[in-house]
Amino acid sequence: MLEVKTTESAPGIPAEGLSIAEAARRTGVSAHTLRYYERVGLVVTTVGRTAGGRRRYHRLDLEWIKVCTKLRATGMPIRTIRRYADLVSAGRGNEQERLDLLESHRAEVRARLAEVRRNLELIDHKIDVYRGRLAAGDADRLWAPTPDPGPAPE
Amino acid sequence: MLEVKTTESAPGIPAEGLSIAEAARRTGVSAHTLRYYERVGLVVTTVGRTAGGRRRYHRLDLEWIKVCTKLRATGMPIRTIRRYADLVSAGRGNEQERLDLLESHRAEVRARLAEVRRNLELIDHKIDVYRGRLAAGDADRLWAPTPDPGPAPE
DNA sequence: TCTTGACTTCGAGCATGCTCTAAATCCTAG
DNA sequence: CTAGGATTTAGAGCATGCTCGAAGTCAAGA
Repeated sequence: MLEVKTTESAPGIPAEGLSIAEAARRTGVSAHTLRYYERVGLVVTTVGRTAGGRRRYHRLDLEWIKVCTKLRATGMPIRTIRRYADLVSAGRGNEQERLDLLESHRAEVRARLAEVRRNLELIDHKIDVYRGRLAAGDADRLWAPTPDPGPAPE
Repeated sequence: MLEVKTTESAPGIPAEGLSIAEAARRTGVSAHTLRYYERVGLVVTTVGRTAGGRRRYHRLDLEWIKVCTKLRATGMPIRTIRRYADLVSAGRGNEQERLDLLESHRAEVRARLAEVRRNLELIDHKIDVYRGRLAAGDADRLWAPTPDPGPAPE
């Protein structure tokens, strides 16, 4: 007991690394997309290769890819992630730029969130109206063009 | 005073309707996109035409287009808006379907919002870390691959 | 009337982000 | 050793949502 598995470097990652299929499973992106991310310069780590040329993913590779997917999930375009990746691989000296990039993205995301929330209110309102009118049984009048300057129908 | 402008039907909409350029300005979508929306079946109202074939937008047209832009702004795909538009133009009898569509979309939007918020936390964290390290002057160690099972670098 | 400039339709083109195919190679179980 | 599945590359293809171009029509002022 209390034995240290020397063949593993992390939660189940063997020392020789993971196949692309395993990496895909663990990161939640397809193998196709993993290769694509690498091709377009998103991957800042140097993914290892077997003698035969197959990719071998290690902990840092997976970590970085997860960062990418989170950035993507907040809507950061590939091109911007690449810029960030370029800054990161350029190494020390551009930390302010990285920070600027992240802060500017955060501002955009927050703005988008706010906008979506605002527009969601319309949907909430329409749902309320439909529910109310369905319950009241007079759903017929919904969006049947009304005379003129009157209030818009729902 | 207190004169009623009989040539206008709403906040500045003349009785003969607005040109596509004006409609574009007021709805915030380009004239190209207005035509596109019409082409793909998003527009439930029948936009009027002049004798010469030019579109004339009236209040309800603009209202509906604004509804479309709000649905788009929450990420509803064109195809779904079209389905909604079809339900609306089909008239009475499908209110439950419209409600279902809206509720299902709302659920998706809420889920997306939650996910974005979650992923935004990573960005917040990275920003904090960069700020802290920049302030501390040891920014050099950011994302320089660390030995091994240790904590991921930022 | 003539000249602009706005508008029309139809269809092509474009940006984004994957997603898939083909043909070759690798690797592992039997 | 061999069969068969996984992986490789380069490049094509696809879905979405616009966006633009061409060629022709319309309309309003000089």
